[in-house]
Amino acid sequence: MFIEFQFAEDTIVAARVFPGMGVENLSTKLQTEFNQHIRQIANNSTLLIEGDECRAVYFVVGGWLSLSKALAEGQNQIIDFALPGDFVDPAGGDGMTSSVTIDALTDGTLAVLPYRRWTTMPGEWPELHSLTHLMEAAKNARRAERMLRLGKGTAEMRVAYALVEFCIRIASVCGSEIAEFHIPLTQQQLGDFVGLSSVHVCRTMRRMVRNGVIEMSDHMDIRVLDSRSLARLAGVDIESLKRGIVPLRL
Amino acid sequence: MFIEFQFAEDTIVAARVFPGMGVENLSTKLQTEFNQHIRQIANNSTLLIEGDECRAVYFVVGGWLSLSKALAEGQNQIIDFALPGDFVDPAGGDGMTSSVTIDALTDGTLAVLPYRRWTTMPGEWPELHSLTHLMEAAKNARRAERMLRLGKGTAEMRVAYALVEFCIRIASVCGSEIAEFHIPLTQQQLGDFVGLSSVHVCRTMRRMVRNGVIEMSDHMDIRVLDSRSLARLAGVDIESLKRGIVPLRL
DNA sequence: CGTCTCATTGATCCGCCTCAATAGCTGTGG
DNA sequence: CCACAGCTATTGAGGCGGATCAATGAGACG
Repeated sequence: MFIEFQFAEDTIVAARVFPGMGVENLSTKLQTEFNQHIRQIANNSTLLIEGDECRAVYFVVGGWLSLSKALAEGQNQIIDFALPGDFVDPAGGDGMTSSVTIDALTDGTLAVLPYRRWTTMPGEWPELHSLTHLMEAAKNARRAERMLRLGKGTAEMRVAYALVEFCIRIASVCGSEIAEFHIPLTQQQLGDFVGLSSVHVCRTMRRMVRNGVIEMSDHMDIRVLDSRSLARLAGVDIESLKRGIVPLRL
Repeated sequence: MFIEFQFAEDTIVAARVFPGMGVENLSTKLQTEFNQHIRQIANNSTLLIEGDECRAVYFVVGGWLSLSKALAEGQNQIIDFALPGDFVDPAGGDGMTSSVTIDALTDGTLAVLPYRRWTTMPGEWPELHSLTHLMEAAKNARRAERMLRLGKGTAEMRVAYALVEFCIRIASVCGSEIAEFHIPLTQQQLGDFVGLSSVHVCRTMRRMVRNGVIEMSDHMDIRVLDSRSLARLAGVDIESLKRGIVPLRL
């Protein structure tokens, strides 16, 4: 199931952190620092496998990552997605072993910040304190929201919530409201995210299309036709959810 | 469903942080600081409700807290438990609105650290940096482990995993291996934790008792008879799980 | 001794999974 | 240009795990 690690040296090119790629919250000097550690990654490559030793925090400049875990029988659960502007610290409680598998869902650009460097950075750039604190808080809120639905929600609620979350997070990255967006996922992956089989994801989304809540084209191009209904299905109030699951702009 | 807020002034007494209550990782000076903010809490009281404004981080000195969320229809999901030694920062991405409801599952003792104070503390006590970083990492690993099972695990796996997690975390608090422990939960609450109905929690645990995996007495006094089997049911390797879900002792 | 809460067990139902077949799309090679 | 393979989406049929409803038991407490 795992795709071969493709983090070849020759993929390291001169991409650079710049505004509009989820780094609006970073000062120019901090961006300069991040630029020292830029790496390009290829769609479908695996950056890190659960249980591996990890020695760096990833900052996503562009592209989507998935953080997932698998059972012995091969069943996969996507724990979270990392979008541009997100930090990913894969370590578990021992500070050195990854608790998740990290895959690239698209081509992308990362700043790979070694722990040794990462731990000294907040001293030099105090802004990192409040930034990472808010990002952590948003991440926790997001995952809690999803755990609630994994444990207690119906298929419809889980899928609707996932769509609302994508909508809000993507809007947060691009800085404006959206009703139309693409998610770089197969229905299988979406199912791994919301705890459903791909078949049931399909049925559920078809029903939403039939009911005029959303429209789908191509490969997971979503257009929200009736955001009121979608929010109701998801069991959320959009405005308060926004405050919870994306970090406040400083 | 929510229990009345009982955080009365007269419950604030002179309990103090001391070793053996999950604070082994704190220096004496830091404990002195925490002592300025001690609060006693009563079993079954609600400290904070989802959506409320929150202005403090809780450090658990003694007792258990639950962090939960509820759907509009009243269904409850327990996101995590906080045990002695844990920090709880309830804020979401806006840094001020709680993303969870916090309840006391036992009588307990907290250090309530106002954000204003909390944000300045790592400057004074650098040890807090690495401590909270490891606690965060362990918390993330724990929740990821649980999300995996909420999404993909059977009832048996979920319950078995929960027991293993309790076993490890309680052992971490009391500093030694255990095979026998008490969890201050009803089967309803355990169900809210693992995403099952209380009825099915009962059936599942009964089956484990019949199979000689565990023994139960009184009200949730658990004795693990066959930890090998329990780990197999939970789908974990105990040793690597320990490294992941509890913070490394510094 | 009645009440309240929680655990236990049985019976029934339904939401989602699994299996299976088909269709659409993309890329590849003849 | 077509043939074919590989992958994803779609739809149907059937089965099962866990929810729900309901009744009983078992302590704890006033």
